[in-house]
Amino acid sequence: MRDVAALAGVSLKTVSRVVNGEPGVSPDVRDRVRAAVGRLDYRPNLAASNLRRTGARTGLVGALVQDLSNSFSAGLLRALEDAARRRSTAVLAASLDEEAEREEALVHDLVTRRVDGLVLMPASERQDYLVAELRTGTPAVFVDRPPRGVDADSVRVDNVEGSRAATEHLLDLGHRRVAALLDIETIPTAEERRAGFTAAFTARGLRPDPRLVVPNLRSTDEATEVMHALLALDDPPTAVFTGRNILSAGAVRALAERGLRREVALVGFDDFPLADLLDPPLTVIRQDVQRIGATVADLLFERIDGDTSPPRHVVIEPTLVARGSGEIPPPPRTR
Amino acid sequence: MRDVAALAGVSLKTVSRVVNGEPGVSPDVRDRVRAAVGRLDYRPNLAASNLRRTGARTGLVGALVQDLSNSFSAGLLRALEDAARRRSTAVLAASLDEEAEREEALVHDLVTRRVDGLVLMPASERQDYLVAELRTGTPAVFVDRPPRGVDADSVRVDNVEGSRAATEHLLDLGHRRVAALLDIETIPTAEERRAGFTAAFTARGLRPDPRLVVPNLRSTDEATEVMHALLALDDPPTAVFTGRNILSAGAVRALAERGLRREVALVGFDDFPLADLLDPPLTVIRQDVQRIGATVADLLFERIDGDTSPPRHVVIEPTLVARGSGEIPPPPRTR
DNA sequence: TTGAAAGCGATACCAG
DNA sequence: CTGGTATCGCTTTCAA
Repeated sequence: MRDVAALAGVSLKTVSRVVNGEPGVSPDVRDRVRAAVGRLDYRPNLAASNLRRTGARTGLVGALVQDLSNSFSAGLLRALEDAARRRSTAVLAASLDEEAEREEALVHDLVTRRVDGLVLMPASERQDYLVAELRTGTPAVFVDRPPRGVDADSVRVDNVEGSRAATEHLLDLGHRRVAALLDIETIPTAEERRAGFTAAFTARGLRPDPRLVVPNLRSTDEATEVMHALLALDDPPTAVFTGRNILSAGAVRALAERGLRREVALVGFDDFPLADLLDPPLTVIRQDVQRIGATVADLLFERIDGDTSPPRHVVIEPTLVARGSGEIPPPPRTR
Repeated sequence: MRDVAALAGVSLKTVSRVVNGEPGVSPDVRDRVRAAVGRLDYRPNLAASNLRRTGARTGLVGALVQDLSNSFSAGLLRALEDAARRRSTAVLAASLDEEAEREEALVHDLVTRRVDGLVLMPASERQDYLVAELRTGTPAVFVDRPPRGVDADSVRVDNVEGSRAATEHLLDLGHRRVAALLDIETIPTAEERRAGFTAAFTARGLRPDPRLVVPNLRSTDEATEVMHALLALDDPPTAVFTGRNILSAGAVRALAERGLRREVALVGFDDFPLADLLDPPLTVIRQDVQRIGATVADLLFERIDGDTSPPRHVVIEPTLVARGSGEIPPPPRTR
């Protein structure tokens, strides 16, 4: 900047004015400065300018999600990005892979970078450490999972209702031997989905077979394996509820490998691309990622703009999308 | 930081030493400083520290991709992120949606933010504007598409070979009426894929029916619509080559809606999740996203570390993954 | 309309 | 082992 000022024959302050489009600079001088900027490839240093600027913002928000390559995380990020762009804000994104230590380290890093706000799909069970971080004034919005040990805004779907609806859908068709493939138990979302599954049975005075309820599945491959084992039972399930998109894929694969896709009913939590092109098309509980992301962004930017009202917890209702796989009736001879 | 120094009864420089883990501080003093940091919720300002630090890096790289929510872009980003994490570097990600102006604005913004490096899946046809930006010293690596008007590293797959292989695969089965659904013509990748398609015909002394070659498709829905139109012809295609994952989805949908999934052969460029679970499973030309992303990261970080050798252009060979949809033979009566 | 000087939060360099 | 002082690149404040 000093070089630019020298080349244009003006003071630093004048260059600053031109660069920031401030008024009070004669056209003549402005053009000289612009020319110098071009000649020297000068780029203002945003960090340095923010240093002195009062009430400065970095125009940066951090988003810590489960896995950037998963369609749910990716869709969320995309919705956040769209909202951020309207505010000339950039998004720093990272995957946590359900590792709590990584979460804590990344949050600390982002706060140190002075991001204007934080979107968090937490991997940790509790976020007490966040209290100190947020005291620095960085607002945070939780998504998909509720905050624990810290008070902050959150946006998520009603997992209990969603999985209850999925399960009732299967029970209504007459299924009784319904399996459930679920995510890691420490994730609140997984627990809620399990609760909804059980609640559907209870409401009818029934009880799920505990052997058919398998939690702690971390990958598509694990789900495939478990599904195979369940189907090999003497008294195999006639229907399955899968608690997450990657687990649905695993279940479909096992069914396909056994030629049972049209025999065993399947309802999955969370929609994903092409689910409607499977054969039979997959019946799912859909979370409106677009809407969730937009709501997260709304909350976050309101906080960034200074809103200090008590934390809000938005719950979005998921919807059952019946496409075929969930409408397969139980075989006649089964009870 | 001043407050911390005061509370701990030491100088600024000592606080700096403790915060940065520099040697030469007595344990006693260090503990006092740490305590003060905790009491005051002090967080060092990374921007400010980088300002003075010599050869400072922001520990930030920018990634401008086509669409964060598309599996190819998302997978690429994930691979980049993994490499970046090993270098304690964060990733600023944004979608370009094939808008050249957005690309230029974002690049400028990222340079102003002093990112250490740039990954670019360009939306623009030429990137002459980059010459000035890169003169500031920020290295850039192109991915999926080659640089034009600027000299920079690039990583991409051999699109001509990939689509030639896909097309030959279909011709070998005896198909002659092969349709091609392609992306926007201004994208080099799309042009190369079209060239490969044509080359496969030419190599056999054949010529594709121009009416069956449809470029400039922007979405899954457009692909579905076009596919329907092609299938409604008097002399419909017996096989289809789709030039991009979202177009494959559109073609599959149209075939499904007409009950022709097992009648018309389909090979798609670019694999995607669950392609193997479709019925029939989708035959694709797979680009190894993981490897592409890792290669991009390697090149970028070498540049960041000061490598000034001439730009390198890495071409990765895609592979044909035969799963079923591409192995459907033409109907007997067809020629 | 323009500029000089002070200061943002931190590190570099050199003394003590 | 510890501290003072200049300085990073830019904005703010105030004066000309």
